[in-house]
Amino acid sequence: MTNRKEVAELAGVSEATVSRVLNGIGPMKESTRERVLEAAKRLNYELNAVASSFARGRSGNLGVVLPYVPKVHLFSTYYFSELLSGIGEAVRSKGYGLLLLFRDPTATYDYVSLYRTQRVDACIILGASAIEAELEGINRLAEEELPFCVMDQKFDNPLVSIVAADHEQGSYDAVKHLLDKGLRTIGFLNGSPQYSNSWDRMSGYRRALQEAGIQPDESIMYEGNYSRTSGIQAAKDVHRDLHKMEAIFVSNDRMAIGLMQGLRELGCRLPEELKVVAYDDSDAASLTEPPLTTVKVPFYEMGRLAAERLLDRLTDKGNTESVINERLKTELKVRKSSGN
Amino acid sequence: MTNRKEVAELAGVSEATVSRVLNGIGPMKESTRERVLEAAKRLNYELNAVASSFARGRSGNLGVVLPYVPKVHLFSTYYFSELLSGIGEAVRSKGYGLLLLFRDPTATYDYVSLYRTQRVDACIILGASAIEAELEGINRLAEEELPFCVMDQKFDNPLVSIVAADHEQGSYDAVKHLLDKGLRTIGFLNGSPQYSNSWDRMSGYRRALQEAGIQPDESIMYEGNYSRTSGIQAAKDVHRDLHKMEAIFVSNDRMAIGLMQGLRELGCRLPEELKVVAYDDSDAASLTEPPLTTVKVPFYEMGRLAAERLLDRLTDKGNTESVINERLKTELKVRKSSGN
DNA sequence: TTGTAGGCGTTATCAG
DNA sequence: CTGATAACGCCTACAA
Repeated sequence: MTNRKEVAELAGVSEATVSRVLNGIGPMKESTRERVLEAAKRLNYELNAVASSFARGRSGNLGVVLPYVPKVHLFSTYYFSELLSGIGEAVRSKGYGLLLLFRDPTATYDYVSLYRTQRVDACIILGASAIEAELEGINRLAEEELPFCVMDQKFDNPLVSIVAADHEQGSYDAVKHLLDKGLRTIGFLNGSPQYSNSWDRMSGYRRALQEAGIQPDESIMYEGNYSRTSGIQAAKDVHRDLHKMEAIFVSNDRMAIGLMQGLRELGCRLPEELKVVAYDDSDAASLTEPPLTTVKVPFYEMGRLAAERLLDRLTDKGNTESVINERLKTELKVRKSSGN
Repeated sequence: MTNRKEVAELAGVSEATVSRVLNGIGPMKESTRERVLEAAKRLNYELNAVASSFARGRSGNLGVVLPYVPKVHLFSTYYFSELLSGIGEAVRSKGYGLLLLFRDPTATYDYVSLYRTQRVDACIILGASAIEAELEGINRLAEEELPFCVMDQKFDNPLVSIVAADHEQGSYDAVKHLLDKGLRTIGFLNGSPQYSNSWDRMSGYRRALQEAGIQPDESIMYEGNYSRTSGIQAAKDVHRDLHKMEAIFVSNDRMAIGLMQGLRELGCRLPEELKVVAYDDSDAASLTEPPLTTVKVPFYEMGRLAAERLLDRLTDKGNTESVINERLKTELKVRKSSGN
């Protein structure tokens, strides 16, 4: 592999000059610039990224931590591909690399080590939950003031950077939509409590009901784990309680899809017998029968925002506010499942 | 950041010994090993990956090239998340990093440069097509004998490593399934011709028909671009030709979903008026009404296989066969859309 | 089994 | 504007 020295020789300049030209640093005579570029092209030379990283003391990579693979199915793949696309866009436009890090299920992930080993300069944590090990890992990151950002999950620690969607409001909107149609008894199938945004959804649900002067009825609140299977399982209970509710709010599309599937198998006609509002607006939302009324979440934007902020911080451009705390708006997409 | 020197001092050994212990290389006295490990832990020391890479002359990363983002939607996100999960598994188990590379739509991607800049030691190319620029880029890789692998797309060049699924056979099976039900007039909605596997599907379709003594009827062959929208668009033509066919084979689930949606809007009852067999077995396949009979493709396995082979080759373990050429089996999943 | 020392290709600082 | 030159942290013969 040809290196800087050879280019320098061919161009008849010093190695330092080659570096300057290729990095576009400092003033230089146009003629030497051209000579160097010419030589580089002739020799098929390009900067060695590893050597640069080493010299600079930075990897030039943004890490994206993904939950343990099998669990990916708990989230929609839609969620990840949108987030990743957004992150990818930011990363590319800023000339960084995107390192994918799959959480090791066995070892409690030591986030700090990613930085110590210098594999990443910053990282975004997807699918974080509120379990102890996770909390610890993330608090450590905050303590050491490392550049990182958690996606869509709240933490008490004010030093933890977060980009999230406003699920409290999103859920409020969803339930309000049903209330506005004159429906009064509205059930709720929520996802796993280890995610803070499940709690947010619950708050939004309650707020909407209370504002309408309706006392929330615990007997029509159910819990799944965001998987389709858990939606199918919930169908039995929901079917049993069908006389108690006219509609149900479900915390994500996948569960809603499972629920509808299960209900239909139990002979329930949708949306006639039960109106459904779901959450995410994934690709599948418009495929179901009836198509899902659902809350659209700007995953792509969230990914891009988190990455941009993080990378800007590295470049010291936006060094002003070091902790990121963004809450993006959701949007209700009305389709047939809510009875339109 | 603490470095090797400090650990060496604390442990009372040379720096070389520290390296040996941490890399588990060469024979060493158990006592010194322990002393070093102890010191490393005390100082919170971990190997600097960038420095290691630099010294070794390898990045330690496997690159995965993705098509330009907006186009991702042409493939199912299912496809990518499965492939990535498989690749991720292999990469993790072999201690490599996974660098995600989004194709730049503007620049013709210069794959070789990824290696020259030493960003990756090997790479897997997803969503490659048969356009000129792509061909050139890939042939260059082959010429330079760089370790890479193209996913699911054929190339004439025998030096190009490929992991694919046997779509000829998969398509044959799909059509055979319909023939076995006594159906004789079977249409075909294929995807974009710039992907070799579209041609494979066509071959399988024709072979099945010919084996059954049926003359393929060009007037019921349609072309979309693997997107749902293109399926919806095809619905008009298919509906017009409905009297000519009892069934249709569609090259992927997304188009099939669009097609069914479009047909239904035109008043067509499924599967009564038209049997459908699709391709991919994505998550959505079982969500549609009726659920899709479809050909399952082992994307996860394909990803894992490609990555493993590539990384083994780097480690010189399987240096025997340098060109990878694997063709994995597909499997027909029978559901209601084909009229069962 | 362990220590010594050269080298990897840049970056960045200082002179000139 | 350009050239020397010391880091950077680790790997790996080679020696002992």
